[in-house]
Amino acid sequence: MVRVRFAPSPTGFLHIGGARTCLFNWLYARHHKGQFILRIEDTDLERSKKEYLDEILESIKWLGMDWDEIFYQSQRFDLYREYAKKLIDKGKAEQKEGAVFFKYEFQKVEIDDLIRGKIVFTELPKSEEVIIKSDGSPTYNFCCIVDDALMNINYVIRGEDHISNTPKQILMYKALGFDTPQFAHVPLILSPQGGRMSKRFGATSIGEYQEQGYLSKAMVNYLLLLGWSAGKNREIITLEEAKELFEINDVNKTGAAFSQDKLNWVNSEYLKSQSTKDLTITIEDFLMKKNLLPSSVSKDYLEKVVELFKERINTLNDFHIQAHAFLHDDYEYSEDTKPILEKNISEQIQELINRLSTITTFDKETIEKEFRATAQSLGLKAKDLVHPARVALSGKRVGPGLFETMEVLGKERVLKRLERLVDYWRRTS
RNA sequence: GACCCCAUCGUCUAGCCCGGUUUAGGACAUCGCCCUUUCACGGCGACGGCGCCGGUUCAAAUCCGGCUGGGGUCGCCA
Repeated sequence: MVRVRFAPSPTGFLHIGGARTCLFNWLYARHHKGQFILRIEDTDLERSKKEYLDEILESIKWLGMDWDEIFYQSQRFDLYREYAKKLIDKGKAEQKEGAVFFKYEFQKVEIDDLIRGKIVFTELPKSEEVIIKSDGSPTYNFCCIVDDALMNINYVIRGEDHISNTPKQILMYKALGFDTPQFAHVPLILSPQGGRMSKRFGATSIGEYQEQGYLSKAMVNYLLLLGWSAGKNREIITLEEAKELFEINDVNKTGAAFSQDKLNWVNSEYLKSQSTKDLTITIEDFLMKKNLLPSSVSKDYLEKVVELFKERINTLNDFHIQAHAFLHDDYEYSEDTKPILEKNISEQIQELINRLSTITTFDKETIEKEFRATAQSLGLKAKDLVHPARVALSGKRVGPGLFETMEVLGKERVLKRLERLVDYWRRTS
């Protein structure tokens, strides 16, 4: 029975790298019908925070993963001390300066890594390692191996930053008479520039991506693409499908640079693949949670707006930004509309208002017909009327097709907004 | 500095294990064309890569070695 674990430390939020390690562990367990254990490494009482723990758990769930067991190292201190005592009794550790040190002799250590093959350490930098700190709390390397052994973890899948911890851990397993698990060190995720992930690189916590309006399925899909490939040139793949295909030895050895562009693309793919009805629910939830949805907006109306924008947004937040004028009446003319606003065609727009107000069926076909007829009678090209009209209706230079926009906005609002532009010209000229 | 890991388009990758089937495939980004009332979507196309040097071999992106480059670790943090 495969038993793997993900061992986050609640001293910070779940970030991209951790999420991906968690994902690979979960996938491996589920693929092999094994068990996935969560172990909270909260031995640093000072820095561990409940707030972080909650968000880590929340993020894991949000990404669609579940766990079979959960342990907290802070509740197991007696156990670690007991095993430290065993090492002392065996003469493999000693107490000094108030702490307990595991002592080991220089020897060759080999790791048979599932992803990298054989890794050989011919020397180690030290000959002792603190296992119980002078305040009585255990150190990471020690509880890690005691727990992995006691929890019957047989596959340790973790970031490659742990490779150099592995030899001393193996020495500890042996000293305690434990079997060593199989190791698989997954590559690190690099910053977009290829270097180390840093605080400077914006939103790195999973929660922040959720906040920005990335879909959990897209997030998982993108994370999957970093260091693993489903083959057959597949880019879009669900957790469920990945569960069938995932094998730990298919994971790459090379570090992968994070790409916001590709994440955006994956997210837009998921946005587009959702039915408008479902996407409307998603967007409604998103906006409500952020208190960005005016109560005047009905579900039916929102659905029509979503239909207009679903192909042109990358994130849910994009919807909020781009569709602003569809949800609120207090919009501004954006900076880039200046060139259009400079050409005062208030008389022509007034004529457009007059003619549109005669339409009884305010649907896009009828609107287009009347609109084009108006343009022609004014001796204007359609687009010379379209652009100012779009600015009038949405405050923006770009957006969905004008006639669809008008239909969704409705006659009353359209006329009011066109008049607003005419007023604007009267005031500024 | 010591130890360790890694090395295919700008980025993510397929191919590498089991050398010839590869004019090295796909995706993102970029650029161009088409569609078009704008943007986006979509369609078509372009650009662009096996880090370098040796070796093994009839044949190397694929095997071996070195170099270079990038990354990680050297905490009574995890």
